[in-house]
Amino acid sequence: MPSETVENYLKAVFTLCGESPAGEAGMSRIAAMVGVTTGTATSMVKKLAGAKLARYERFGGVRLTAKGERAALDILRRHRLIETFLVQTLKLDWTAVHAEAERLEHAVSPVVLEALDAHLNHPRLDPHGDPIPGADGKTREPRGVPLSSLAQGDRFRVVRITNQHADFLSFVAAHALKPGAPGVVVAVDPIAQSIAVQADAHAPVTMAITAASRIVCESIHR
Amino acid sequence: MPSETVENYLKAVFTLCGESPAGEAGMSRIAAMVGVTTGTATSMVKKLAGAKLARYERFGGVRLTAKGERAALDILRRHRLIETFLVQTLKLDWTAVHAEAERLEHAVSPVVLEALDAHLNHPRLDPHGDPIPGADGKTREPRGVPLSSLAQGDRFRVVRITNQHADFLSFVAAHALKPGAPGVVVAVDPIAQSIAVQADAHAPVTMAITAASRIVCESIHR
DNA sequence: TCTTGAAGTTTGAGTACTCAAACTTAGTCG
DNA sequence: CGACTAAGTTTGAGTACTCAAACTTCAAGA
Repeated sequence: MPSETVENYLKAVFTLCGESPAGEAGMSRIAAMVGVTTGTATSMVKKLAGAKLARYERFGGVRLTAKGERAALDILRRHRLIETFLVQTLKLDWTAVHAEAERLEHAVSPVVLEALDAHLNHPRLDPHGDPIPGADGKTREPRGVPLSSLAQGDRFRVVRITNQHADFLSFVAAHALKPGAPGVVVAVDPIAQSIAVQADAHAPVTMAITAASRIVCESIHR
Repeated sequence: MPSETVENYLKAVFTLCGESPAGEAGMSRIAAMVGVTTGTATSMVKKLAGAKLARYERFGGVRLTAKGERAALDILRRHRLIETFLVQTLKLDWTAVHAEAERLEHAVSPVVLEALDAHLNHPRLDPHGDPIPGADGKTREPRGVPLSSLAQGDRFRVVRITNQHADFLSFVAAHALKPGAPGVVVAVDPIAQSIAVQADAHAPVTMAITAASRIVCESIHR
C-alpha cells in the first residue's frame, strides 16, 4: 500500500500527464504541485519507478505505468467521492472542499469508500463536474470544449471547472458559472486575449483566455 | 498542531490515566497501546513533556497537563463523532467502525467536524455508548455500573461498552447486549469468576467477570 | 542485605521524507 | 560554435519516527 506521500506524487504525475500534450510530466511541475523542491521530486520519482509505478529516465519526462495509473485513478475516485459527500451531505462550500478532500482521501478505507458511494447513490460527477472513476478504475470523461474556444454570440452550458484553486472557484461561483449554468459569449478580444461572458440573468464578466480555458462547456444549439 | 503520532500518544495516555486508579499511565502500557517498543514510548513521552502536553519524570508515571487533556478530548470528540457518522449515516457495522475512525480522526478539519456534528444533530453518545465531548471539551460521563457488579436476579439496561476490540464487540452484539438492551443477571459464580446474563428474548450467556466489567449498565427497578 | 526480575531508559542505527546548494545536461541564441 | 539558461540531478545534512539491545532503577522476597 503506497504511503500518503507516494499517493500525492502519483496524483500529481497523473494530472500533469493528462494536461500535457506529450502525456509526460516535467520534474519542476511535479515538484511545484506536490510542494517540494525539484531535488526531492527527482528522488521520489526514482522511488516510483523502483516500485514500477512510473517510467522515467534521467533528463527525460515522467509517465505512469499501467499499475501507477490504476493507483492514481483509485486516489482520484476517493478524492472526488469525498468532495461530493462534503458538498451534498455536509453542505460545505463548493469552493472549500478540495483542500478538505486532499487530507481525507488518504484515510478512507475501501469499506468506507464503497459505503460512501452507496450513500451518495453512485454519483458520476463531483461538484466541479469532474468524472468519478468507477471502483474498477474506468472513467467516462464528460465531453465539452473550453469556454476559451467559443465565439461571440455562442450560447453554452458549463459542464466542468478544471482548476481547483479556491480563488478561482470563488470567482466562478460569483459570476454564476458553476457546472450546469447556461450563458452566452458576449465578446472575444484576441488582441487583449480576453473573453467576455454572461451567465443567464447575471452581469457579464471579462476574463483572460487562459482563465476561460479552465471552464469546460458544451454549446447549446437552439 | 500535533502530528498524527503525537495525537495517538495523547489518546493512549488519556485513556490509560482514566483507567488507572492513580490516574497515571505506565510506559509499557502506553507502548502497548500505541504499538511501539517501550524505548520509543519513553522518548515520545519526553517530547510530549517538552511540548507541555504531559507531565513526567524519570521512572515516574505519566499524566497529561491541562493543555494535553484538552487536546486529547478534541481527538476523542473527532473519533466518536466519526464512529457515530459511520454507523448512522453510512450504515457500517457497529463492530468495525473503531478501526476506521482511528484512521479518519487525524484527517478531519474543524470545519468538517462541525458540519458532521450538525448533520448528526449534535449526538451526545457514540454507538458504543461513549460520551462525545463538546466542542469546548466538556464531557458528560453517562452514569452506570459495571455489569460485573450486579447480583443474581438484577435487571439492567446496557448503557456502554468500554472495550473497542472488534472481537469483543461482536461477542456483545451476538448476545444482544448492545447499548440500550435490557437484560437480567441469571447467575453469579464467584469461584469460577463468571457471570451469566440474559438479554430479553435471547439465550443466556456466561462470561468472565473481567469481560463483564467492560459492559456498563444501569439497573432497572421495577 | 543481597539478589532478582520487571519496568523504564539510553544508545546507535535505520527508514522515509525533506531541503539547500553544488553540479550536469540539453537546448537556444548571438 | 560557444556561452548562457532553464531544467534536472546529486550530495550532504536534518527532522520525525522507529527498533534492538545494552543498561539502570526500583521494589520485593529469600
